[in-house]
Amino acid sequence: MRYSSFFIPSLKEDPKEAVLKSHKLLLRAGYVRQLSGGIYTYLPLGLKSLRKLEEVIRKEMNIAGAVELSMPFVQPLDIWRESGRDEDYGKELLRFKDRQDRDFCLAPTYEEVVTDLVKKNIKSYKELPLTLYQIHLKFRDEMRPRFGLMRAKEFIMKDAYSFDTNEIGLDESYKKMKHAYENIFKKLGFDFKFIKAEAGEIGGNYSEELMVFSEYGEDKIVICENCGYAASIDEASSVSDYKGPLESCRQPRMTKLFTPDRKSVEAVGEYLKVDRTCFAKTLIYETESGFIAALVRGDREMNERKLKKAAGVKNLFLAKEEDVERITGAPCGFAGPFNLKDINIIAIDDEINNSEYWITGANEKDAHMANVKPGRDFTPDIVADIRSVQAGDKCIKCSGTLTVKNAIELGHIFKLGEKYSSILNAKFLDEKGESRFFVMGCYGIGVGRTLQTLIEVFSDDNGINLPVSVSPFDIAVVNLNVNDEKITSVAEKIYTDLTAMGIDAIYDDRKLSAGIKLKDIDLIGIPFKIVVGNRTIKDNIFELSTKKNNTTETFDNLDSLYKRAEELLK
RNA sequence: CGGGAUGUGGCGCAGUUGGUAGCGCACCUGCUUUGGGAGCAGGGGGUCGCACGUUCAAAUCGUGUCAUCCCGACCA
Repeated sequence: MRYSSFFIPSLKEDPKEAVLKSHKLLLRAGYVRQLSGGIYTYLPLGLKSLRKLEEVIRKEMNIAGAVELSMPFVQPLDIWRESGRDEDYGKELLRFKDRQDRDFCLAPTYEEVVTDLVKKNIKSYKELPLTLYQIHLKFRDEMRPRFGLMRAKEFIMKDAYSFDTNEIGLDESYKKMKHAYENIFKKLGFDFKFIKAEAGEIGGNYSEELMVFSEYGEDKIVICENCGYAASIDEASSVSDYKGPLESCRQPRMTKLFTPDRKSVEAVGEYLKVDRTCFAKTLIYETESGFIAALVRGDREMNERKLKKAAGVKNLFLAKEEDVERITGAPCGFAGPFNLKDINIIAIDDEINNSEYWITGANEKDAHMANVKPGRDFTPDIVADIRSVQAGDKCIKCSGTLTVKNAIELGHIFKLGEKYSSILNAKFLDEKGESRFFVMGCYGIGVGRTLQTLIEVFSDDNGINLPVSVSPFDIAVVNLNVNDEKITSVAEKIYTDLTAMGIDAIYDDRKLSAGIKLKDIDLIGIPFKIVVGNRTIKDNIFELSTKKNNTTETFDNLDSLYKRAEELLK
C-alpha cells in the first residue's frame, strides 16, 4: 500500500477530548474518529488492525468448534418483551419505530435472537451440542460512554452461544470456550486472569470475567500471590487482622472524648494519638427503603456493592448533609451508631462485630465516644462483610498477603443454563422422546476494547507498538527523498519485492520531509521499517529496524534483508 | 440522572476594564530543501456552539439551550 494513496489522518498534538494514553494514540495515529459520544468511525488503519484482531479470535473460535453466523443488529422489540428483558434493560436499550409504527431496537446483545433461531431449527438431541458465534456490532445507550473504545455506545463484540442437552454438556462447552479465550489472550501477549464474577440475578448461574492487568483499568482485582486466589474488589474477602483494642479503651461503658473541630478519622486519630484502626466510622446512606447506618473500621473503605447486597437494597448513596445532621443530631463528621433517628437498618462490618471498644462519633458537635461495644451500646441489624479488601490484608483461603491491582474486563463467559430457553420456550427432544429446554452458555469478548487495551499496554511515547499479529501493516518502507531517482528506484523495488513475497507493506512515498515520515511511521504502530535514503545509496547498506526494542540491523544485499524480514514476521 | 469543566479558522490555544478577531501548526502557490515534525516569499480560510436578552456597541455581561470531557451510579 502506498502511503500517498491511503488515508491516515495523523495528529501532531494530543486531542483535548482524550485522557487515556491509548485513546490519544488511537486518535493521533488515525485509527479512529469520534462522530458522537461513544460512537466511532474506524479509519482504514484502525479497521485493518481490528480485522487482524478478529482473525486471531476467529481462528481460536473455529478450533474450539464454534460456528460463525451473523444476526440482525436491528431487532423487533417483541422478542425482548417475550424474554422480559425489554424492561430489565431500561434506557440502555435504544428503541425506535419503523414506518409501520412497529417497535424495534438496536441489539445490545443477542441471546433472544440466537435462542429463537435455535428453537426454530434444532429439534433433536442428535444435533447437539452446538456453539454459534459472531463478531458483530452491539449498541448500548450507556449513561456515560468514555475513554474512546473502552466504553462506547456502539461497539464490536465477539459473542458466542452454546447449546447443550444437559449441564454436563454445558460444562464441556464452557471449558472449550474458556480454553479458546486463554489461547487468544496468550497469543496477544496479555497478562490476564479469569476471576469469578458476581452471581447473576437469577440463581444457579456461574460466570467468569477475563481481566487484563493494566494501571488504567477501571476495575480493581484482589489477588493472592501465594495461592492464586483472585476476585473482584466487590467479591473478595479478607481475614480480619485486627489486633485488639487499646488497653486504655477497655472500659465497662462508653466514654465521651472532646474532639474540637476534628471531623475525619485521620484528624481525630492525630488529635487523640491513636491509630485509625481503633475507629469504627459510621456512614449514613439513603436507599429506596429508608436510611441505613453502616460501619467499617476507620482505615477501611466501605464497599457499597457489598452493603447493597447485605441490606437487600437496589439504590444506595451517601445521605445529604442535612439528612445526616437530622439523623445524628450533630454536624457531619461526628456520627456514631447510637441514638439515631429515622434509621431503618444498622449494618456493621464483621470486623467491627468481632471486636469491641471502638471509637466512634458521639452524635454531638466536637465529641467522639470511646469504647463503644456492638451489642451493648447499639444493636446491629446486619453483620456482614461490607468492607473493601485493601492491599496487605490476609487471604481468606491461605492467609497469604493480598494485593489489589487495576484491570480491564475484556471477556466474560457465562453458564446460562435454561434461563433463556425456558422463558422463550426453546426445546428439543431427548433420547427418550421427552421435550427439554436447551442448556445454554454465552461467551463475549469486547473486540474494540481489546484493540484499545493492546494499545494501552503496548505503546510508548513515540507511538503504538502492536504485536505483528494485529498491527495494521507488517513493515514500512520509508523513502526519505522522493525527488531522488536513485533512492526512489531502490525504495520502489524493495516495496514491490516485499509485496510479491506476501508481506503486507506500507510504502511511504509522500513528498514530505524525512522527519515527518519517520515520526508518522513510529506513531502508527508498524513493527518493522526499512529506511531508504542517501546512506542506503552511498554505502549500499540496507537497514531494517525493529520498533519494539528500537534496534536496527544492516545488510549489504537485498536477499539477506528480505530473508531477515521474513524471519522476523514469522 | 446528579456534581464539575470546556466550547474562538482543520488541530492546539490566546483574547485584559464590552469598542476593527489573533498566534502556532496544518492548508494553497512559487523557489530552495529532504537521515527525525525544513527555509524564504506570497496567499486563502472564522455567524467566536446555538437562541434570546442587556447595550450606541457583545467572543467578552445575563438567561436558556446544545455538544464534548472529567467524577459517581451501569457494563464488553
